[in-house]
Amino acid sequence: MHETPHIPTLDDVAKAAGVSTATVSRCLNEKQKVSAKTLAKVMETVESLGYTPNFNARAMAAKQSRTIGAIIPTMENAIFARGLQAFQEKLLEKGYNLLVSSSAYQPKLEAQQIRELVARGADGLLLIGYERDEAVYEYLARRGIPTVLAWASMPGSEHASVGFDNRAAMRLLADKVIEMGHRRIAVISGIVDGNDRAAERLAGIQDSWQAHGFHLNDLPIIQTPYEIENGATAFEQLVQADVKPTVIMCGNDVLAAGVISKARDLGFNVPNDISVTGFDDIELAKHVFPALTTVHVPHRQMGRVAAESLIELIEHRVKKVSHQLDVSIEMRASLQRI
Amino acid sequence: MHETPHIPTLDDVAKAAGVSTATVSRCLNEKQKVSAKTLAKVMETVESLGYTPNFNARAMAAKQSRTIGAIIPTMENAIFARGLQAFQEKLLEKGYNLLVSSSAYQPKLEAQQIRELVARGADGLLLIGYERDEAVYEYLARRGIPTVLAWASMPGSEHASVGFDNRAAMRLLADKVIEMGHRRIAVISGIVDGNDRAAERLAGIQDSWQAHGFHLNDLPIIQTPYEIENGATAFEQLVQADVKPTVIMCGNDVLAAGVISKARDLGFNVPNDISVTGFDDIELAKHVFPALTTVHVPHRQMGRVAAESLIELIEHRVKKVSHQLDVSIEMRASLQRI
DNA sequence: ATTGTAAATGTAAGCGCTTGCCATATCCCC
DNA sequence: GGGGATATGGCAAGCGCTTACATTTACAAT
Repeated sequence: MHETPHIPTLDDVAKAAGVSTATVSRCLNEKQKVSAKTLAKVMETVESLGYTPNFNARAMAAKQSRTIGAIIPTMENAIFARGLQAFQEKLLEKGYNLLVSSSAYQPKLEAQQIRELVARGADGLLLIGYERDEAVYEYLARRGIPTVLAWASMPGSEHASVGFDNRAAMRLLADKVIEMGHRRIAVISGIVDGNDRAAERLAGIQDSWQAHGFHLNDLPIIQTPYEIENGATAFEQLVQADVKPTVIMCGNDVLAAGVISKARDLGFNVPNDISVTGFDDIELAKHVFPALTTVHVPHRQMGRVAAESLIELIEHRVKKVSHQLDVSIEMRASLQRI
Repeated sequence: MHETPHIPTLDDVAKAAGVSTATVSRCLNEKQKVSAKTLAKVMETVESLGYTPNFNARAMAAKQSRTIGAIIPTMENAIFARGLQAFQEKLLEKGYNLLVSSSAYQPKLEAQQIRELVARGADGLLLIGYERDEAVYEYLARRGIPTVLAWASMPGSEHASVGFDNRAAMRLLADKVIEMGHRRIAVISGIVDGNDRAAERLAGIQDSWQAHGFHLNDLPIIQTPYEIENGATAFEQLVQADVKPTVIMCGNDVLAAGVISKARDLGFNVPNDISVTGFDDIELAKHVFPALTTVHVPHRQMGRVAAESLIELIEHRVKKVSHQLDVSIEMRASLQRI
């Protein structure tokens, strides 16, 4: 498209300003070490030459990139959007940049992307959940890459984390459901294999179910990837059972939205004929009809705290941090007393 | 957290394998230039040392990063998710990596992120829409960075683009709406300032409106950022007017979802009392109730074609590419004949 | 054997920046 | 005005890799 038309470098700026490259570098990075006069002169030439520092060269020489990497399971739905947004805002505020990849819920891909981000010189990493191959953690430890795990919490774990107790939260919701008279619960869970959050949420329902004296065999469960369409499909299957459930508890709001949509198509009145619950409290939750009873997760807070913790780890080499945030049950119209 | 425990470099591998760094580099990048025996030996040491190439060093020495950058206005909703996903898939297939930033619909931020990505050594860029400061295009041209603009199309423009005609598409939908008997249309548009897609969509409605002999003064318009909540709020305002609209045409599906939700809260029956239309055909569109009449955009195709075009630009230094994709009107229950 | 050619490998010069260390300027006080 | 403390600025050595060019090796043909 173009014959690369010389791109200005530090050297060019130095020559043009009549100083050494060291001085230009200082003007860019440690202004206080430079006299006001020199600074002004240098900045002016930087401006006039349209100079932009080469990031790779900088990262290489400084052995730090002020970049942190995040790998989330998916960008296709809003689950992680708000939290990540807050994470990024806090990062920018502290002078860091964010690099995001999505692993499509595939551990192999995630491992690969971790290496990729590390190879790119990420100073730290944000990962979702804790369930991954031990080799990955070893790799991270060997390279000395500070890492924070979010969206889950592992009391007693050796890893830094910022999250909440998925299991306890879902159990709380299930308790509520049973309290409201429901005795025929069906579950649409995310795929639990390789996804600790999904697994824990499911376990939370099971905890409650058993604690109330019911048998696990009487708790129908469908596992399916977190997509709105899958919620719809799973619902269709569940209501074909001999014993119709009175409530569908979903692994997250996206599945629940699919359920509500399909239920209406099939002529069910939610919540009169059947109740539905979700998890996450994404924005959509209060805009579906009927509004979704769900577990409210403090996404923005989680993002902010994760950013602060990670920076702490990077800059002060703190041993470890662990924050468990509180969640709450958001009662809305989709869940009704039976 | 750790005393950085020596990270293996190319040199380490070379020494351990008893060859030169050049040979190791060749084993990693141009296998065919190396004898099978050497290759095997080197790869083995790479493996045993757990060596990962340093990306920054590589990009610097090779003057190319096999990375391409994309800046989208927002990650908070699903508008760009599917297209970007397809874009990335095609990129990976061709051996490129993707770096994504979001500009929050702020031109200043976008300009900054463009510089950031270029500084990081991006070989090419994907940008959304065409409306941006001329200085940005000049910068890109000066650095010789191949760039593809997507989600919009500019016949006759000098820039490479892959998109569709927002204006014509929306006009088509508006024609349909008017054909169905609607004479009192209200519009909830995205913020048109700095957003050519939003501006063109709005213009499309206005085109149709005037072509049918109506006066622009009789077309109420609210501009608001693309958020579900904002659609709800805007709707509330619009129905307070003396002359109630019979249809609300929204700048995208997210706004429309907010409208549908709020309409129900206020006791309106959609579409009997009032019709609603969207734009984009995101997954949600067919899962709200009633299902949304909208403009179907071939997001995945757009992503794929954009990736191919960009790579073409980068590798073959083709002069320019421009693809205009077809969109279609997706008629669903939210729009009713009056 | 000798030579020619191509394939395989090595040598070393950067890529654009940061930073430890050293050399000046600058300034203040006596 | 001299001595020393301190603020500035320069020098040059890398950071880990690629690659043009030089050198060596392998092998076939003479």
